[in-house]
Amino acid sequence: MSASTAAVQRPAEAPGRRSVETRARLLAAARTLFARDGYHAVRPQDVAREAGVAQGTFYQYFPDKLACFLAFVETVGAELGAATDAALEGATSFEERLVRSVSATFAFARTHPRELMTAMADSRVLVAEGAQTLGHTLFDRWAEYWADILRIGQAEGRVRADLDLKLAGASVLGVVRQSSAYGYSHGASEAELTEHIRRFILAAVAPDR
Amino acid sequence: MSASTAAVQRPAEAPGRRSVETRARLLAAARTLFARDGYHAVRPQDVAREAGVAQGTFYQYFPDKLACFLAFVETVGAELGAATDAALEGATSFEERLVRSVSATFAFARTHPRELMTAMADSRVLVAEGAQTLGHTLFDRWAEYWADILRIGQAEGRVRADLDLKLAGASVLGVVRQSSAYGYSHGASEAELTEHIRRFILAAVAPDR
Amino acid sequence: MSASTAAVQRPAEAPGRRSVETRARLLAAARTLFARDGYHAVRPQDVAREAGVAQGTFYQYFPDKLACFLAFVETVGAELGAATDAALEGATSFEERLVRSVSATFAFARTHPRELMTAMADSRVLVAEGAQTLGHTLFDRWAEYWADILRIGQAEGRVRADLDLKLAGASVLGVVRQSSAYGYSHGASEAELTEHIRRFILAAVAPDR
Amino acid sequence: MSASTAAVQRPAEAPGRRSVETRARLLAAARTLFARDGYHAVRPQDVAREAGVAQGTFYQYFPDKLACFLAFVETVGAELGAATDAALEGATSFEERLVRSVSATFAFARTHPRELMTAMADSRVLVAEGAQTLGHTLFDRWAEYWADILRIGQAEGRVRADLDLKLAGASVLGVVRQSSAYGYSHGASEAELTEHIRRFILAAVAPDR
DNA sequence: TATGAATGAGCATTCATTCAT
DNA sequence: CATGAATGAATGCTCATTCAT
Repeated sequence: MSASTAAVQRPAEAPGRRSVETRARLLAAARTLFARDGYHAVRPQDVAREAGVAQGTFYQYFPDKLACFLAFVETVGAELGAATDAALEGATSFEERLVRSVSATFAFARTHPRELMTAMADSRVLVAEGAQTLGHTLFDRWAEYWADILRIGQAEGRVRADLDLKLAGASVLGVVRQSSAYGYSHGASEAELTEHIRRFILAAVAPDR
Repeated sequence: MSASTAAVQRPAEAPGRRSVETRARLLAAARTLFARDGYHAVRPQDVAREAGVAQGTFYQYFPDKLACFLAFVETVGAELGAATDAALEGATSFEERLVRSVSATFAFARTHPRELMTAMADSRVLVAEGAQTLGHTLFDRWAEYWADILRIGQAEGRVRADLDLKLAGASVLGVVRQSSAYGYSHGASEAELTEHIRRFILAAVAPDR
Repeated sequence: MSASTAAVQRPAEAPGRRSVETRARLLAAARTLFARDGYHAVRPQDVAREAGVAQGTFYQYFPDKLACFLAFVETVGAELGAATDAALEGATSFEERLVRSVSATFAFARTHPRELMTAMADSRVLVAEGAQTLGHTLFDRWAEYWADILRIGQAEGRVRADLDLKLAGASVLGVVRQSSAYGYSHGASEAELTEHIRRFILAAVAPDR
Repeated sequence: MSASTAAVQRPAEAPGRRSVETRARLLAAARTLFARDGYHAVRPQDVAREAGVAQGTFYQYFPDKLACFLAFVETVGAELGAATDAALEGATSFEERLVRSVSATFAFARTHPRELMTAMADSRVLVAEGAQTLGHTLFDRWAEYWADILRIGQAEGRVRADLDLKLAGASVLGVVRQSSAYGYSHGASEAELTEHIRRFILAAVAPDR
């Protein structure tokens, strides 16, 4: 009898109105804490408290701590992707796309300090803990992004035709990542870094002569 | 001990010179285990057992687990350095030095699978745990190494004069690191990788025209 | 954890109001065990088992072993205070108050063998371990108690006017404590002890002539 | 063959000349450390280092840590006894002996800060650990000392004839101990304390009228 | 769906003591 | 007699996870 009552047509109420918000709060909390303290220094309990919910609630939204961390990585990856994609709008040359992508990355790193680093560094560690799933995906996706940019450049004749786009995409990512890490910790300015990367990459992929 | 008592000054025990051998056994064990399982999955106890000594003995040679890990990182760094330095002997051109260094790195990675990755990836994580000291030193040292090679190339006129050597050293490291990571996990051969890197770097740093 | 991470601020967890009962069980267990075996011979684990809860539960109610011991000391102190205060009700003279207080102390010691001794003796030891807070408070409070009794006696003209009440309070405590310790271990009866103390103190503090 | 050589008559050499000195060094080290840090915070190893000998040597002079601590207590007790006995030389009245004994005790406490406290407080704790042997001996001996002084006072007619000397000895000890502890931690001067104790005890044991 | 008390295997570390040299 | 490396049982404490309400 109550079954029929339960079925009374409510406007379908999207999966737990409250739920959605709670999950968002948990994820935001996870982001704050993982970025600040790193994977191992954060307990599900801490995330719950930061989100203003009880310990048990955490497990209603994530099967375990690792899943929560992976969701954090996913979020960061998606945001970075959106930021760099947005940066490309209206760019008309390979060089412009290159410079804008690098700038967008720097902007993201400036706005979300440590998030990128944590998401990238710690996901490596977790491979050992059974997280093959998402493991290097962040890098792969990012390398792919650069490969795409190079592909367009190739079509425009700014990138040599025989370049292995996937490997080159990874190489560009490597340059951006490592030189900015180096630059930051040794006090180089964003402008210097961007200029360095621009010339370095442009030359590396340019068609002969 | 309760944190409060931690401050009681205990004059550092002289590091037991006698059994250089035990220390070596411990370090070798640590190397095996850290490389295979990662920092957090290895317990001091495991290192001791692997080395064939008692648990307490571990603490006669390392003040704590972190110190042991850092010693492992140091060892790997030193060996890699020795291997790449050795590779340069008798090389006569910038290109040769470049190719040989990359090959030596690949050879090292082949012989010591996972050691390099673990030493580099986990040392990042540990910064959060109070290991500022040695933290990124491995990268810095390695970037320095590439900067040196570029410096010689500059003298030979194979590297453009206005290149920022330190940033470029980091960039080369980034290319080597990231494209080999990508290459390995996507099944590229060492020869392909080496060739890709050779052309990529050579072009990136070449003097204009 | 490595001492270095200890500083990471973890907002104090609200002390789990709900199970006042569990805390009581833990405290009762602690009392039994500390009194019987002394601070160092009791492990948090033992307290938990005696209370019928898991090891981890102990740490939901006390931040560490020392805090639990201090709570035990506090409890014993409060109970002794209540017992001696109660003994004074209806007493009409200094002498009566003196005798009743001594008797109440003996009664407490008889009913709670070793608790008083442990609380007093071990709290000394713990000062070295960072427990300055509650350290000698038990003695101070008790000396204060005696000072109060002497003060009333002074008002009644049974205690000489120029007596330093605080020092004298401590002295009375010393007499009670030491002579009862001596008496017990050498087989004196409570009656003998009480009588000895009565005369000794009465004479010590009496106005001249 | 070498046996006969070994037997060559050396002048009997009193039990290890070196020994005696090493034992003294260990004991002095133990004294310093136990007094400063307390029984549980001192490791045999620490004593050995402080004494300038190897860890193993410690066990050539003491069967275990407890024995070493007990030897420390014994030493302190003996020295205090010697100091107070010496203070009595040439004293001609009960009052003089009382005052001099108290002063000597204070002097000792001043010269050897914390030794007395540690020896007394920690020996209590150790009873639980199987040290019934020496346990309260320090107190008993000291109470005895005061009983002796009272006995002479009795012969001189300055102490009432029906006083139980042993209990009274303990009582005096209690007064001295507790009021000086109180006095010290509340900033009373030695002179004040001595004067307080003098009057308090004199009155307590005086013959009626 | 939310709660938060309860759990207990697990961890890094210590330290009194032994023993081969 | 002296050494100091080696020992390993024991300790205080943590934290990811569960579950009755």
